[in-house]
Amino acid sequence: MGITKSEIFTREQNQLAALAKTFGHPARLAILQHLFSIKDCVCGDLVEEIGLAQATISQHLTALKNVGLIKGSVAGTRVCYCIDTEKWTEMKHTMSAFLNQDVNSNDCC
Amino acid sequence: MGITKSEIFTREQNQLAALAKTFGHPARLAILQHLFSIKDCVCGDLVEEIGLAQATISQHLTALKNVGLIKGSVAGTRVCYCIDTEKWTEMKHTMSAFLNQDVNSNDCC
DNA sequence: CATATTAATCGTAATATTGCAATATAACAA
DNA sequence: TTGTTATATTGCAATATTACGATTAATATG
Repeated sequence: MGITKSEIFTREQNQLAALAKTFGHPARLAILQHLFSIKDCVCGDLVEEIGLAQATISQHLTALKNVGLIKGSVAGTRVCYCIDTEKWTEMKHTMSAFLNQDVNSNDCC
Repeated sequence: MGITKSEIFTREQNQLAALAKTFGHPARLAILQHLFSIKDCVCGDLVEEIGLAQATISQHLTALKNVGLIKGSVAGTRVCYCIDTEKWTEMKHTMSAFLNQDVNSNDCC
């Protein structure tokens, strides 16, 4: 079907999955890494930097904006995008909590 | 297209994206959490626990196995699945490295 | 052996995602 | 105003994902 049965999972599970899904594309990782590496950033830079069409980059930026990881402010004809540090930190904690689940005494296989 | 242009990204970006993608579905998160919460585990338990069809759970288990996060061993007519602790730890470090990128002095928006 | 149990695989339908060309929109410049 | 630049949106084609019923394969059990 391609449709996820979200209703049978907890809100936490759905939220974490949505977040992870956003990281689940190399272009979006590349965008985030580029945003980390410089201070001032606009969409145009990313098109050159990454090598996908402008429309495609714009779509990925929208996806990142939808989960709140980046924010953009209009600056003339350009839009300045950058990491939303507050959201990033929050997300980092959520992810860490999941990743740091106790792993010991689980090796039954 | 639905096809990712993997060739324009680094191996690291593609690998991290593949890993994140695996976390990007609530059923797979639920499976992992269940595997953490108990010691002995078989596919059948998960079908009841999660509420998706057996074939669907089996598919998600395969996805998790493909990125190496879980391993399974045959035990009679059953298959015992559990977290691959070594891979989990390795993955945790990879993810952490990405999540802990320096975020300061980046608030231009 | 015959039958039951368990999980993997196959086939398929429905939906989602990726990517791009074309177009729209918005702000600036002359 | 007209043209230019930068980004967003639309529409579409190709591919991927999700989910499940049916089937298969493998092992147990009677």
